Parts: sequence; C-alpha cells; structure tokens
Amino acid sequence: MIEDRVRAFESALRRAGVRVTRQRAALLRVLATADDHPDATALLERAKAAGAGVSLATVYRTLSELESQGLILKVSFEGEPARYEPADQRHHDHMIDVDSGEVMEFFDERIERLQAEIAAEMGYEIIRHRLELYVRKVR
Amino acid sequence: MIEDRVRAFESALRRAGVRVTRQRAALLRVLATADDHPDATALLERAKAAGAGVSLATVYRTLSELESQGLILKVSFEGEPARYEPADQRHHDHMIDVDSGEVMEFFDERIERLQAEIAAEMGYEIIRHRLELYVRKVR
DNA sequence: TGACAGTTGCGAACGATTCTCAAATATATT
DNA sequence: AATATATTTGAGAATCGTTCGCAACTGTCA
Repeated sequence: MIEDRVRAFESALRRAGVRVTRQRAALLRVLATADDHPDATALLERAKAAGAGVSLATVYRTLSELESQGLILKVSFEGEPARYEPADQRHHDHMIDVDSGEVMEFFDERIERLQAEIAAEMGYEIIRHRLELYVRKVR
Repeated sequence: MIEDRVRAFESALRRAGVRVTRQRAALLRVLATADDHPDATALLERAKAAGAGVSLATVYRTLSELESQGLILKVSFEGEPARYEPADQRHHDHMIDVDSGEVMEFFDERIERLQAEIAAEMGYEIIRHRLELYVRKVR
C-alpha cells in the first residue's frame, strides 16, 4: 500500500523529468505514510525523525511540485498553515471539530450534484470546490 | 438603507461599550456602502478617498471588533487576503470565477439541509461552514 | 470641563511562504 | 566507473498579510 504510493509518486516525478533526490524520497515516504493532514512543519519534523536531512524550503518546494503534478492536495483551513494529503483517494470534504481541532472526512454525492447544478444554472462549470463544516459534538 | 446600516453598526458598538471614533465611523460608512467583497487594503483606500485619516492597523482592529460583534463576516478565499462583508444579509455561499476573479453569491436550502444532516449523523452540530465553488464560464 | 479608560498611528514583530545564490548532486553520457 | 551538466539543495534574506507595543490622543460620562 504505502510502497505502492511511494512508487507511484516516484515514477510520476521521473516521468515529469523531476529528479528523485534523497530529500524528496524521504518526503514522499512521509506523505505516503500520513493518514492525517500534516502541514509543512509537521512534514519536516517527520522527515527529520525518519533520519533525513531536509530543510523547510525544500519541503515547500517539494510540496508545490507534487501539487502541480496532481499527486497531493493542499487543503487550507481558517487561519492555519496549509495542510496536505495524498491525492490518490476518493474525493471528500472536511469537517473540523472546533473544540478538538480534529479533522474528519466525509463525502456526499447529493451535495456534489447540487453544487454542479447550481453552477450550471448560472452558466458555469466547477473547476474545484471547497466545503468545510466547522462543528461541535452534540452533548 | 445605507444610513440604516451605519446606524445599526454604530448603536451595536455603543451597546457593546465600544467607542465610535472618527476613524471607526468612516470605516462603518465604507463597509455599509460596499456591495462587493473588499479586503483591508481596499477599505483603507476607500476610507482615505472619503477624506478620513485612518491607518491600516486601525482598519484591522476595527474589522476584528466588528467581526466579533457579529456585524460583519470575514471571508477568506484561496491565498488572497481576507475580505469582509456586512452580516445583515441572508446567509449565502460564494462562487469565484477563476478567470476573472469575480465573486458571486448563491444560496441553496437543500445544500444547507444536507450539511446539517451529515453533521448530525456523525453526532455533530454545525457552528459555521464554508462553501466555495471555483468555477469557469461554460463556453 | 476634567478625568480616564479606550483608541490611534507608527513602526517593529510575526508566521507562513517564497526567493536568491553559491555549493552539492542526480542523471545521462562516455 | 568517471564526467559533464542541468537540477536541486540549504541558509538566510525577503515578502505578504496581519498583529503588537507603546506613547500620544480623544470619546464619553460624571
């Protein structure tokens, strides 16, 4: 699973003529392993913890490279630094517990359809969208 | 209309024990007049154009004051500086034309309901939400 | 009108992100 | 395997939006 992801990341980079350096490989592995929504600093720490010498500048550069290759998605919530997640998953939106900060994922076909309908009615097509629910646990 | 808004803003501030200074009055008028989605810099320029001496720091301070009084809403799109809009309107979401940058508003009761349902199913209630459609005109 | 807490403007500080540039290094080529 | 060359790296400076600190002002209420 994780190995598949890492391989997919690497070959996509090679295909795009982007060199797979030591630091990029480390970041790819960290990203492939992440099952949460880490930001650049968290990724830097994880890479370092995994024994790789990487700088923050490189983390950012790699992230935008991967994003423009369509391999990861940047998701930025209210005020926080941007977070990243692998793009090889089913599309979903996010729900943020305002008390704990926990980020959950959800997907609803009906909402997706309604959005497309609304845009179409106004003569537009959706390029991308962002839906975030800031929620609190019901007591 | 605009006068009503200005008065509503002012009395809300007074009620909250916040002083209505010259610069705040100017900003209130600018905000009440705006029918678009200006950011802090735009508001500063408009206030200055209206002949009021205001500083950027005061613009920001006033904006967060007004926001915490619930009089205006801060809406921040991808990467851009935060924008603000009067809160005395029917709730709506935003649609951004990725080519022109134009911001449009829309509202759909069905989407609102679905969001609440989804949150409820997971044991949460929605505190606020953010829905943005980044769109392109259909040729 | 005075007194005083609330506000202002300036510039410094901040946090996230990007850039600059010389030194290091993947990769294609021998 | 050694070389040539175009990429990539790290460190720190730079940028952008936004907030802060503080001394000088100014609404407001008595």
